[in-house]
Amino acid sequence: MPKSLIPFGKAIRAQRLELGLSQELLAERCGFDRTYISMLERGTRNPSLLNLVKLAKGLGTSVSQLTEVFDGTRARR
Amino acid sequence: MPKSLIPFGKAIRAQRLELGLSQELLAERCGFDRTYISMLERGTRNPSLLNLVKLAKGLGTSVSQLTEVFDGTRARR
DNA sequence: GTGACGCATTGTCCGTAGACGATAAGGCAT
DNA sequence: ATGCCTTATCGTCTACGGACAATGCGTCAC
Repeated sequence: MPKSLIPFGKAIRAQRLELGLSQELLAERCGFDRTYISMLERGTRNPSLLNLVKLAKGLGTSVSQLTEVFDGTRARR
Repeated sequence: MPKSLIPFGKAIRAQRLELGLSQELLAERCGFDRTYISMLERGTRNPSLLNLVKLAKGLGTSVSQLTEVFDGTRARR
């Protein structure tokens, strides 16, 4: 569980709180389980591309904006 | 195997060809198997976020640029 | 012809993504 | 104190991601 996912999770949480949503509400907006959102925000899950799309939609943003956290970040070698 | 992955695969292929790389070369630059690149370009695989990071690195681009294909695209409902 | 490329495609394998249920614990009211 | 809301965390289960070896096909060059 590489820690590169942790700043990503924090970004998700920040976006969610900015919308005033609970994890559960966000989960149903995305079609996810609430525990899955919890894991994403803590960086313990490595989501698939299609789930990133759903997540971005649920957060009212774009995939490329969600993944901005990784730009300039060297991939794990 | 939703077809939303197909334009994404085409974008990968376009990026790879622009660099003059073979699937095999790109694969080893990313630490992937060659068949995996083949599947990605044909849209038959749904890559994880961490693999997107590796892929972007191998293609010399950013994750958010790779995922631009999905921007403005309504997620599957 | 027989090589060497590049790519597609299949099948098998293992690990994990992701759904779901349950439990626990925090805060914040009343 | 008793609720309710939110989150974390655990265990189990199935489905799929991703590695790897193998096969086939087309296209070049020799």
